Amino acid sequence: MSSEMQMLSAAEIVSLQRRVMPEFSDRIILRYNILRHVSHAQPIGRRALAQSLGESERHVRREENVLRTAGLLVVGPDGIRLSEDGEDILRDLAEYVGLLVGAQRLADLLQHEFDLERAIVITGNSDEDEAVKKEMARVGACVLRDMISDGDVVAVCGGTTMAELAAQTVPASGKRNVVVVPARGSLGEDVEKQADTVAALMAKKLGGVYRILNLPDDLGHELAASVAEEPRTKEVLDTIRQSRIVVHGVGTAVEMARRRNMSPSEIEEIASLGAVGEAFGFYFDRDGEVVYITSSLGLRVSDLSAVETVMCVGGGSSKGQALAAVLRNGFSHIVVTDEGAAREALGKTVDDA
Amino acid sequence: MSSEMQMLSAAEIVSLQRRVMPEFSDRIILRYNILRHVSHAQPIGRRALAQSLGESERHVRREENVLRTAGLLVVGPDGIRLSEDGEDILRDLAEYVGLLVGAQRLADLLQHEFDLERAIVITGNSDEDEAVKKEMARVGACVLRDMISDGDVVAVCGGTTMAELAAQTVPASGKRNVVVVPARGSLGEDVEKQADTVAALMAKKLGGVYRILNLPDDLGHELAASVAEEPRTKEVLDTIRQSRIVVHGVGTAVEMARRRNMSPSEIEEIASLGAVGEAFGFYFDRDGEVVYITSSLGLRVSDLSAVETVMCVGGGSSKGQALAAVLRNGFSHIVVTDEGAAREALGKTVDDA
DNA sequence: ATCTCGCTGGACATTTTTTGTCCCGCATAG
DNA sequence: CTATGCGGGACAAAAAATGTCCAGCGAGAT
Repeated sequence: MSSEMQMLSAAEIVSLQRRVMPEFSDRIILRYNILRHVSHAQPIGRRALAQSLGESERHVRREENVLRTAGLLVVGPDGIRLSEDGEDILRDLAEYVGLLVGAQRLADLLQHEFDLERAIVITGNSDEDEAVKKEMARVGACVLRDMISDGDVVAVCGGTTMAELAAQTVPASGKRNVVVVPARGSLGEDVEKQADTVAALMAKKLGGVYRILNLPDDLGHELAASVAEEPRTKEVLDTIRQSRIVVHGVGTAVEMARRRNMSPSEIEEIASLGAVGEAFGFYFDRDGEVVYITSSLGLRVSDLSAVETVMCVGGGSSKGQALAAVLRNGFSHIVVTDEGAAREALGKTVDDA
Repeated sequence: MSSEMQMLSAAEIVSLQRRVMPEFSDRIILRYNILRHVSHAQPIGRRALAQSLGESERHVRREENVLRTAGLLVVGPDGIRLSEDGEDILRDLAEYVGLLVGAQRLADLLQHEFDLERAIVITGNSDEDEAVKKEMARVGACVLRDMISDGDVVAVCGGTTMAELAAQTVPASGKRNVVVVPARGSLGEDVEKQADTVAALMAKKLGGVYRILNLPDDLGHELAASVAEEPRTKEVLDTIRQSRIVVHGVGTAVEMARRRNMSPSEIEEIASLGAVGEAFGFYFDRDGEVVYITSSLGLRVSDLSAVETVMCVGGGSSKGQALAAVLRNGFSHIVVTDEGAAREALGKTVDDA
C-alpha cells in the first residue's frame, strides 16, 4: 500500500497540529519566546522576564516550571538560564515555531512581492519583544558572515539594528581578508550606533580590518563636497564605493527626519511628499520612489546598482510600511526582518493565511 | 549559514513537541482515537463513544466540541459522523500519532527482535478500544491486497481478527486471478469466524474465487487422515499447500484450548508445558518451541517454510506474550499488530522509549 | 397512530485548576 | 552594613473543568 508508506513532511505535521489542537500554537510560541528571551538575556529573573514578554508573572512561572521539568531551563538565585539541552534545541525550535506561525510563508511572500533573492522572517515582533530584534540581528550577522569572500569590502550603516548586528556577530577564530567600512557618515550622538563604530566592531569580530570616515553625515551639500576632496577622506570614500556587500537598516521617514534634527517645516514637507521610509539619507514613498534627498557622505542609492549584494535588516510592525517602501525601490537583494514588519509590509490580506 | 537551511524532519518536529509541550500528547491522542472510532462506528452517540473509549461523557463532549469547531466532525440527531475533512486527514493523523507514541520505533524493534521482513504497529490497544482492532484489520487487509500477485493462492485462518480483516477488505472493482482457501478446518460454532467463511468473503471482495474445506478442525488424528484421502478434500488440501501467502491470527494458549473444548486436564497439561501462544493448532512456549500439537486439517507449521509470505495479524496487550511466542518460532515474515501487544511482546524495557 | 429508545444540547452544583497577589529568606552588589 | 533582585511558598479569588441530570426531538418498531 503506497499510501501507507508515504512520509509526512514537517509542514504537514504542523498543519495537523493546528487543525486538531488549535490551542497548541499560542502555548508553544510562548514557551519558545521564553527560551529565546532567556537565551539573549540570561540570567534573568522571573519578574523581569514577565515584564519583557508582556505576560503575567504567574503565567511565566507556570511555563517556566514546565520547561524546567523538561530540562530546558535551570533556575538559580540570580535567575533563569538555559540548560545545555535548552541551548541545543533553540535553533530547531525556532524553525518549528516559524512553521507554526507561517514565517516561512511570509518570507516567500516577501521574496516574491519585492523581487528579492532571499527573505528571512524571524518569529515575533521587535516592537513587542527585544529578543526578537536580537534574534533578527543574530541571523543577519550569520547570513553576512557566510556571504563574505576573501578580499571583500563590506559597507555597513549605523543605527540601532546595525549596532545589534555587530554585537551579535560571532568572533572568528582567525584572520580574514576583509575590509569593513561605514556606508555613510555619522548621525546622532550615540557613539555605539555610528556607522564607524559598527564597522570597527564588526571588522574586529570578523578578523578583518576597517576604515572609518570620522565625519558627520549632515554636513550640508557644499561642505560635504569639499570634504570629499580631502586625500584621506577621498581614499576612504573610494574604498566604500568598492564595496561588494552593503548592509543597511531601515527607518520610518518621520522618525529619521526627527533624529536628523530637521525643522518642523522640513518634516512636514517630507510627510506631504508621501515619504514613508528612509535608508542612506534617502526618503522613499510607498511606491519606492525617492521623494527627498538629504546631503550625505558615502554611498547613495544610485551607487547601489553596482553593488553585488545589498542586505536590509530591520523589523517591528511600526517599521513595516517603511520596509515596504525601501524594498519597493528594488536595490536590496536580501531582507532579514520579523513577522511584525513582514505582515505590515505585505498588507492586511496576509491575515488570511 | 548551512544550519539555517536545514529542514526539520517530521520525527524532529514530534520530538520537539514532546520535549516542549509534554502535556499535549495525551490530548492529541485522545482526539485521534475519537476520530478513528467515529470513522469505524459512525453514526455514534456521545454516550456510546464515551463508553467504548473508556472516557467520561463530559470529556468526550469537550473534545467533540473542539473537533466540531475544527470542522472534522459533524453532529446530527442520530449521532456523530466524520466530516469530509475528517475523513481526509485521518490517515495522516494516524501517522502523526504513530510518531507521537513511538509506534514506528516499536515496529522497528519488533522487526529486529523477531527477524521479520516487516512490522506494522497500530496506535492503541485492541483490548481497550475496538476501533484499534478494526484499524489493525484494515491495515492488514491493505497490506494483503498489495501483496497479491496474479495467480496466487492465499490461505487464511479463522478467528475474530481474521473475520474483521475480511470485513475491512475494500471490494475490488474488477476480477482478479486469485484463489482464497482456508488454512485449516473450522473451529467453534460462530460461522462468521470460520476459516471457510473468511476465505469466501475475502475472495469475493478481492474479485477472486475460493475453495472451502467444509470440515471441522478437531476431527482426531485417524479420522482426519482418512478424510484427507477423500478426492474433493484431497484436492482442496493440495491447493492449500500451494499457497504463496498465508495470513493467520494468534491466540493465547489457554484461551484457545478452552475454545477448542479441551478437558481441564488437557488445558493443565498445556499450561505446564509452558505453552503461551497458539497458531494453526500448534502451541508455542515463550522460546517459540512447539510444545503441543492438536490434530488439524490443512496447513501445519512445517508446511510454512515453503510459503513465500506468512503474515500474522493480532493485537491487544493480553495477547502480547502469545504474539512473542509465535513470532519467536520464526515462520512469520510480516506482523501487523498494535501498540498494546507490541509493548508486551517486547517486554518492559521498551517503556524507556 | 403511539410508544420506546437513543440522541443532542442545555443546565447547574461541585470540584479542580488557574490566576493574581503578597511576602519571606537568601544571595549579591555597592 | 544596606538595598535590591531573586526564587519559592502561600492563599484567596476567579475561572475552568467535571459530573450529573434532563427536556425535547427524531427515527424506528409495533
